[in-house]
Amino acid sequence: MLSPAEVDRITRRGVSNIIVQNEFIKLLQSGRKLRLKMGFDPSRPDIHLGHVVGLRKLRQLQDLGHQVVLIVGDWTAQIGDPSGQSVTRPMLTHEEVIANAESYLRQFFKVVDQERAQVVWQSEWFGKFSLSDVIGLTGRFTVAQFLERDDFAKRFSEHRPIAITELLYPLLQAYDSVAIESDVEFGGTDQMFNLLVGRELQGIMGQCPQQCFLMPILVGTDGIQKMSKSLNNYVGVDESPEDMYGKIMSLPDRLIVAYFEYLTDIPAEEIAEMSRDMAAEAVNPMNLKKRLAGEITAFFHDGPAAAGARERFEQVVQRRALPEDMPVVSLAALAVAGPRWSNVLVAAGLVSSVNEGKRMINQGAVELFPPGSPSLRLVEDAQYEAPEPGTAIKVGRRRFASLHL
RNA sequence: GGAGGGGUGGGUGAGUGGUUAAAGCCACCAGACUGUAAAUCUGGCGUCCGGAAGGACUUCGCAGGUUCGAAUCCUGCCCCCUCCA
Repeated sequence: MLSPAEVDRITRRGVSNIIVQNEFIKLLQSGRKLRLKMGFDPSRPDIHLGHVVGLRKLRQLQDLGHQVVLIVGDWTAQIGDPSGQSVTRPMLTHEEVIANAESYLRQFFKVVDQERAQVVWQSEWFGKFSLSDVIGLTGRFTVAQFLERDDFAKRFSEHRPIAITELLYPLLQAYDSVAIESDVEFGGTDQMFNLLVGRELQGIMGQCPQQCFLMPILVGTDGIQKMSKSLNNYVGVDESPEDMYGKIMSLPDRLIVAYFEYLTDIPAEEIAEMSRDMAAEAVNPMNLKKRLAGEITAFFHDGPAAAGARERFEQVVQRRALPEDMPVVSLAALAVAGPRWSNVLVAAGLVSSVNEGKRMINQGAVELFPPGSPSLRLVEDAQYEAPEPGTAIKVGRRRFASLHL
């Protein structure tokens, strides 16, 4: 039996909703080893902090002895999750799916315990599906039921397209629950409909309906939209310590508490205290954010890496100094790139086109650091003259190169 | 089967013969400020040549055509959406 405090930690922290809450608690207290379903779309192989919220929950339950079943959605990936007006995706080849799955799993197991996880592929059951199986599946539901779903309802009323395959998506995902006999399925709140169809289908097919664990949507680094790769407001679990730390530092202050809550193990009381301190302006939120960035970076890398990332952040970003490690570029290569500085910046990989180089120079974003002498700002796209070896170039805030022979 | 609408730069979306490398907004980049927070201000945002002024090239679904000149007109093709049945 878990203590009430433990149950609370499992069912409340970083959780948006559980359907059905008390059934789930009963299940949790039953002592049975639960099968925890998690699906993954192999057309999107990268994991970011938004996904981590749910993965952490899986991990907590694994630590209580439960079993994770990860489903590689090699069939549903072909349909595309009907969130928004996503155009039907091109079919992935088998090789692409395998490669994506490998990449995903490597990231997945940074949070989830591999020992208590099982990986299955949808094709294990859908590969054998016949048309009559599909018809049998569709026969269980009505259009009206599916139009209940927010996204469909909205698009329908706005006369925007809904592909028929999109209606199939929840069905296939639901059948996954039947195939693996899941006890609990995990997903974001935007997945509620899909998870509920699974629950319903299990009931129809004589299984015990799964519980649905809905995770809150994590707001991305822009502070406005849901974290997602396509919006480029994400922090990937595969990123370098420096990038991870830096991206977290760019979060708006108002997200600090939620990130602590969803993505760290810092005790709730302590988070509440931070929240109070910030409200009372008793702390500089930046310091809390540094702690947050440190915690998360250390989790995905390690303590020393996080400390290093912090040092680099303080040096490069806060003090505007040069980093220790800069890409090295050979002066010989630059000399032939000429004739002007803008050409050289392209050759050094600091800008993507001559025009961009000119813009940077015109805007005063290019600075030279000759060894032992004061830095100077390039204000005109003049004739390139090779600086002395050891000179560093900075373009904007965080693009650097060190020039050597 | 019938009727209608539409495909423009990363997104949205104006533009229906030259003043359009293509408004506005968003995103993004740089500068100032600063805590890579918030807020604000300024500039930039196709490529290449030129110190600059300026020039050249490529871009508005695809292929042709008309014209001194086309994102805009014509022809064919491809694709998408809605409504009625």
